[in-house]
Order: sequence, then structure tokens, then C-alpha cells
Amino acid sequence: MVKTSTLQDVARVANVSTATVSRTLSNPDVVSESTRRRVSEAVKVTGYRINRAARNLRTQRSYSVLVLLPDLANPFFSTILEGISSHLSHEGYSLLIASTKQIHESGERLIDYLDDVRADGIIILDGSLDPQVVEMLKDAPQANRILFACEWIEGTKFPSVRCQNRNGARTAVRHLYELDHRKIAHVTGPKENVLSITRKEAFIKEMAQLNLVLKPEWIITGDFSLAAGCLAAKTWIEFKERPTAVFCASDQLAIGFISELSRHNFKVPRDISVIGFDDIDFAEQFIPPLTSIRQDRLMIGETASKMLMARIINPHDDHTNDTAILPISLVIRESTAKYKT
Amino acid sequence: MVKTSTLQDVARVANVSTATVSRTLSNPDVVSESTRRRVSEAVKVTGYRINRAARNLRTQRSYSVLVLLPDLANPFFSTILEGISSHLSHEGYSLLIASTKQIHESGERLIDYLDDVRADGIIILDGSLDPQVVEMLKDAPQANRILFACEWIEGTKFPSVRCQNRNGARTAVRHLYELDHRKIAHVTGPKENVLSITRKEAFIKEMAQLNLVLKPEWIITGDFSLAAGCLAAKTWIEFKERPTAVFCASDQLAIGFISELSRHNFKVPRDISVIGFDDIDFAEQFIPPLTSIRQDRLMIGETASKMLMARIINPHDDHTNDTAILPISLVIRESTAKYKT
DNA sequence: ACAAGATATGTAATCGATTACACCAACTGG
DNA sequence: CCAGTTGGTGTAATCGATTACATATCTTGT
Repeated sequence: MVKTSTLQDVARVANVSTATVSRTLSNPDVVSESTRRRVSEAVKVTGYRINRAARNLRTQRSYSVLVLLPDLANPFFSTILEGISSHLSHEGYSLLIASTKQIHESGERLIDYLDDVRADGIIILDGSLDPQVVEMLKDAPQANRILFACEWIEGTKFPSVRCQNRNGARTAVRHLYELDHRKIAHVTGPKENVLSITRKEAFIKEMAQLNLVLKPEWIITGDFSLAAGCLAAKTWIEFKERPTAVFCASDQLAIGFISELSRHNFKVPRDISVIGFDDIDFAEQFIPPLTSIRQDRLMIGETASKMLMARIINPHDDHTNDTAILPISLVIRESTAKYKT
Repeated sequence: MVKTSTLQDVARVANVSTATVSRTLSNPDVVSESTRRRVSEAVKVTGYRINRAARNLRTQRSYSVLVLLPDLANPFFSTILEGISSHLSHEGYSLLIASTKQIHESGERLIDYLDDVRADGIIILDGSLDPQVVEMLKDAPQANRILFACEWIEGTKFPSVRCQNRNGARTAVRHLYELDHRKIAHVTGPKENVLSITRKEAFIKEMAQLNLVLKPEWIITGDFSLAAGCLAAKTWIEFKERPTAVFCASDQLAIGFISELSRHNFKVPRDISVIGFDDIDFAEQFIPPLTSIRQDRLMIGETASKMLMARIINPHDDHTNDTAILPISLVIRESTAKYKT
């Protein structure tokens, strides 16, 4: 450990008290012009750097936010993180990361992060968290420093940031409908997942709205992954009556689906039109470039960070049920095409 | 802020001093069996949670490690993070994340992160950091708590974890050679990047070794991105004499390359064999599935974390020039094929 | 039976920043 | 000319865990 200079050192050099130095740094308006100059000079001379542990202890805050992901290795989250990170660092906050897997393994309780003065708030990007864990959080007084992003937990009061999932599903179906598709399948995310459920419901509703026939087997349960997309493709191939289009609940599913088809010499969009959800980076570069429902992940991250920050800084305002729902957009590329009989 | 119980509270309940409680928790062997039981009981009753800020202040450590990335949104890094994260959390350490972009923007100096007692160590995943910034680090006494992973900075003594970059390039060229390719191009990463340079040099050397002709224009400068891959493809199309195979310095380059070709009705591997580097998740699902040089990113992360931890815990051992070089492997898929005249 | 060591525990200083409170000087208005 | 206000600064307590040192009790060997 290397000795760095402390407030005391600065105070000595500037010939003022530590209180004055502290004030100068955190609230410059209350000190006189001349003191401000002397202190600034002293800070420069001594190379003073604040000791965060000391400040954290005294103020009972950590000036950092924890983000929980189900799986760090999933590229879907990285842009969201980028959004969170840039806003936090702008506010002088640090970003802590943990995966929910590890939380379970290590037996730590989520609330501990808040109790420990390790994090001032938590952003959860995993709606499939153990309900038991969430239950414990719900009534805790610290619960107002927790926020869900992308996913959320139905029936709880935690604030959340998400995209227009229903509208996304509706838009996808409409797009296919306008391309003259009438037999449309859907590959879902994980069975219990809120996103899966929301998108599936909206899909079914829109199909009904448009008076389209929807055979039950055309809804194929997946799990957002490439592998599940491959499986779904195999299912599609086996159908006697094949839908001419499919709405996949994630781009990864769509990409897996198309890959598997091409292994069996089917072509997209010649044999089937495929639309994904998310518009991940690869969607554009995939062959064929993937038509998708775009979520602005950077904005999701930023919005989440801003909302959480507001709650941290102003804990007594009533933020109950704050929910931000961000717009989606349809990005038309080459995996969908006019249906030709 | 919610009042949580402190060491004092536990001490009162267990009817011992705070010193004893502290010892019981951090060094159970030195207290008697009966005290241990009483304290454990008291901890349970009071719901005691350690206050990290207090411990950090007293011990002058933060029990956290900072990882610096050039770009959080790049999926290449996420698996490495997963590896780091799982090891750190296992050791009771927290993971802080920041992107080097922000470092530059905010004008913060790297060393500040260490001084602030915000991090006990730093893992840098960005070899293209401003040399000036690195220069400042070099002679600092805290320098032994910095480690590079994947990338590194030539000529400095910082320890690093990386893969066999030379061997990777050599293996790629060999693979193409064995498929009877004789005219082989190379798309590089960013000009100044150590990885680019290392792989390029190894590429050139191996071409010479095999007595292959290498026209200067066959080495196309890129930057690891999808977009650069597209550009490189355009360059290839323009060649009067087209190489029959290309070694791309990253999978993203390779995927961009192939995508662009297919937009111009070229087919891989019919018209050209393409091999990438990294073996990212998408490589397998791409069409055609990508032949690539595989790096075990999980292991890179874990190894980096372990090495750094050793230095943090045992700062006086001499770790100078520690370098771990992890093996690569050739993953043959369908983007490379026998050359047919 | 007693010195010397081992074992278990308590006392209190300490890490470094923040901030309530006290204080003083300078100014204002009647 | 003085009470009251304002602005600027200092004093010292405080946040909660760790740990050097002191103390007390118990072994053990001779």
C-alpha cells in the first residue's frame, strides 16, 4: 500500500481546517474565493485523492450500483451495460457486476449487497430470478433501490424499464401479414419468462385480430438461444402443413432457425420468412440480413440508470410503480419477403 | 438508509468485546469453541452484516477488482468477464467495470482507481491504451497490481495472460496450405494493435516458411470489426489475381467478409476459403459455419483473475514478467475447403 | 509450588472524510 | 452605537471494523 495524501495533508498545506477542505471540494459555494484558491492549489501540490472508503463509511453510501445479469456471456446484455456504465460514470458512480448464477451458488442474498454498503442500488436484468429471493426483497425498506430492466416480475411493485413488447409482437405479425403471409408460426423464449409470455400473448391476440388461423403446434416453445432456434427449425421441417412465416422471440432464435434450415437446403426467405426480436449487432451481418424488431438497448441502460439514480438521490419521493416503456421499431432486411403462392 | 446491526450489537448480545467478534468472523481458530458458538448465535439473532466501507477503510483494501474494456458492447469480452467474475466472487471479491472510453473522456488517470481504494487491482483488456497513460503507471509502486489480459503492451513489464497468437496464425496458414491453397490473403486488426501485429508477423513468417508468394496488397488492414470485414471483401473482389483463401484476424472480420461476398454473389468456400480467429459463439451458427482458431476465453478470464489475486494477496513476492500463454486450437467447420483448380 | 509459556479475551487507537455546532468578524438598519 | 444577521471557518464527534498491546487464566515441566 502506498501512502497517499489525505484531507489532513491538504488542510496543513492550505493552512485551513479539514472541514474547510472538505467543504471546498464538495460544496465550493460556501467558502470564500481566496480559500477556494488556496485549497485548490494545495490539492494540486499534495496530489490529494479522496479516499472513497472513508467517505462511504461516513456518508453510508457506496456511490456504486450493482447490475445483475443471468449470464455475462450473453451479448444481448453488453449494450445495455454500456448504457448503464456511461451514465453512471458520468454521475461519479461505479458499476459493479455479478451474475445471478453466482448469487445462487454463493448463497448470498441480494439484499446483502444493499446492507453491506456495497451498492446503493441494484439493476436486475433477469426476470427469472428465484421468486423466493424476490419475495424477501419485496418488503424490505431498501426495496426502493431495486429496479428491473428489460425483464420484470409480474405482480411486484418494483419499477422497471422495458420495451414495448406487445407492440413489438404486433408489429412483427403485421409486417408478415402485409407481405401476404397467412400461416404464421411463433418460436417463444423460455416457458416461464415474462418476455416470452408477453410476446406470445400479443402474438396470439394479433393473429386473432387479423382473423388468421393459428394451429396450436405452430407455437414452438424455445428459450431465446441459438440452439433452441435450431430445434424449432427441425420441428418446422416436420410439419405437414408448413407455416410460410415465423416470428421468433429473439434474434438468436431466428439465427439458429435459419442456420438449421440452410443445413437442410431450405432457403430464407424463399421457403419461409423469418423475423426476429432485439436487433442484435449480428442481425445485420447475418446471411440473409435479419428483419427484426429493434430495441434501443443503449437507451434501456441509460434510462434504467437514470431512474435508479433518482431513487437513490431522492429516496423519499414516491416512485412506486414507476415504469418506463421504450419504443421499438421494425427493421426490415432480407429475411422476410412477399409470399408467393 | 436502514439501520443494520453492527459489530457492537453482536458483541453486546454475545456478551463479548467487538474484538472477539471480529476475530471470530475473520479468524475463527483463535477463539474458543464456546465463544465461537455464542458469537455465531448472536450474529444470527441480530442479522449482522459486515459494513464493507468500514472494513475497507480500516484495512486499506477494497476487496474489488476493476476490469477495463475498450468497449463493453463487444461480445468478445463477455465470456472473459464471465471467467473473471466467477473466480472473483468465489474469493469474495467484487467486480468493477469501466470502459476505457470513459477513462479518456473524463480525463481520469488510471492510477487513480488504485489510489482511491476503489480497486485492489486492475485487469486491462485493452492493449491500445494511450501509451502515455501506461507510462505513468509503470513506475508507480502500485504497478504490481495491474495485469493485462488478451492484449498487452510491448516493452512493458506488466504481467499478462494471452493466447498463443503466433501459433494461432501459423496453424491457420498451415490449415489452408494443407487444403492446397497457395495464394493466401490476410485481413489484420487495427494497425497499432499488438494482436494485429503479432498475428500478421506470424502470418508472414509462416508464408515464407512454406515458400508461398505473398503480394503486399494481400495483407489488408482492418480493425477486428464486422464493417472492416466487409471493406476487405470489397478489396478482394477488386483484385486482378484473387487469393483463394484468407486468414482473418478475428471472427467478426471473417463474418463481415463472408457477408459482403454473398451480397456480390460469391460463395464461401466455393470461391474462397475463410478462416477466422477467436471462435466466438456465432462462428458455429454462421452460414457457412466458420472455421476458426479457438481461444478459451473463460480460461483467459479465470487465469487473469487468479494471477492478479496472487499479486494482491502476496504483494512482496516477485511476480515480474509473469506471463501466461494459453493454448489455441483449430476448429474446422465449413468455411474452408480443399482448393480445386 | 512456581516460573514460563500458551491461550483467550478485552481496551482503545486507528483508518480518513463529513458535518453539527460553535464561534468570530463584518455588515445592516434603526 | 448596538442588536441582529450573514458569511466564513474551526472544533471535534462520528461512521464501524480491525488489531497492537495489555491482561487474565490455564498448562506444563522441574
